[in-house]
Amino acid sequence: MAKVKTKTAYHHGDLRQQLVAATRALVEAKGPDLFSVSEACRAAGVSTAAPYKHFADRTEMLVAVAMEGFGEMAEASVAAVSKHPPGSDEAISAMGVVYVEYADANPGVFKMMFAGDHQTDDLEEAGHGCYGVVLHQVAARMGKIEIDDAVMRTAFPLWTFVHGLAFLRIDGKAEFAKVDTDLEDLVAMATRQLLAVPS
Amino acid sequence: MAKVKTKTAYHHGDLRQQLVAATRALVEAKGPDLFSVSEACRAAGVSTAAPYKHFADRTEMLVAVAMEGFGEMAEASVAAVSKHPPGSDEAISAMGVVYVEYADANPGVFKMMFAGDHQTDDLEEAGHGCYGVVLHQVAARMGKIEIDDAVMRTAFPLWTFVHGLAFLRIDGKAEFAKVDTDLEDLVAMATRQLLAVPS
DNA sequence: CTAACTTAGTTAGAGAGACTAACTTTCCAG
DNA sequence: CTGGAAAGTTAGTCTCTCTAACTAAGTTAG
Repeated sequence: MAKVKTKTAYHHGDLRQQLVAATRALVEAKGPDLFSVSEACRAAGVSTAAPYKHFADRTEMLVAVAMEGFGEMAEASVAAVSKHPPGSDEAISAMGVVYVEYADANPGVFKMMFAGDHQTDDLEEAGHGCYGVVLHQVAARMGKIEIDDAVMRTAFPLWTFVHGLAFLRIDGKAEFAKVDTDLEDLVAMATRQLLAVPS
Repeated sequence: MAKVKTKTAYHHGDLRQQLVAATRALVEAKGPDLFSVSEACRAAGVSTAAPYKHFADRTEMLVAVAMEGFGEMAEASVAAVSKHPPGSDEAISAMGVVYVEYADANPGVFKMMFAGDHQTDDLEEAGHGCYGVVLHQVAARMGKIEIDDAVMRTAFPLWTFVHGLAFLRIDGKAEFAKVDTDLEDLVAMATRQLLAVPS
């Protein structure tokens, strides 16, 4: 019988996935830089050399977590968009809210996703996929099928805004700025303003 | 003679400052997480135990660099503002440009400044000082002296925007989004839109 | 069913880094 | 000139990443 290609459990369980889960838990618990391979091994109950049968190095473990993150965020974005008319302000706002809420709920993973260090082609592609959802909605709003330069120029400030908001909140700067505005209101307002045609 | 409290050079030169400089250079060269105390020591030509006479630990060395950063950014902001009428769109935009340009020129330091890990009271205060310049300008624009809630609510989206822009550029996501708009134009546009009174 | 191969784990250890303890040198005050 | 504090040093501990060499378990061919 041909191997099912996905997760075949050889000796123990699916160690790779267990390690990714342990890594993720640690990254959330203590931040990406304080994560250690050794500790993930202890959590998974294997020797410290075991991960190297599944990952080239420490970085690759973190990348695996970031990949998971992009998958989840893309999924959540699609779900959020589907509740509103394509290309509507509501659809676009909803994606922004998802973005920030994802960061709030998974600060460690979110930071990894955009860390800039350890960039992989896979990671870049996953990011591309995620941003694609946004570009698609903005194009729809502009009555276009193709994603051209105008779409890019319109979408980018939106991304910029929610990205900044996500980071400021993660790093505790939002409270510091004493802004208690409701997240949805804030994003909706910024979306409307940034999408406004310059007068 | 009473000690001058600032930098008295005992044995060798002012090792503390030399270490901060070495740390900064390394942080810029290889990123904050890959920075090592040992390497800073080699750069400064001292033993690996020497830093611990000046800093409690590795983190404190990084914090010192971040403090420098806040000082420089505050200074640059003030300089930029002074070229325009107080509270004008130009003054506010100019600060945004300074923010992003500082991040471009000092990505490692910038990341440290907002890392969220190793937060100190000193660091928070320095950040406060920096943001104060912005709040002051926004208050002026709104014809106010006091920095009240309305000022905060107006200023925060601006910060959010430039913060996001800074991070996206640092992490190479701006090119990825294929946006080649001139930085000043982009910031000026966003400033105008985000300052617009919601209709 | 078993021999040969592959996969996934093990232990042991090298090399680097953070930090500590105990010692030494230098500077300064009285 | 002498005692004490400041600022270095060496040596050593502990932890971490990653490698090498070995072993056990599962897979496949004959």
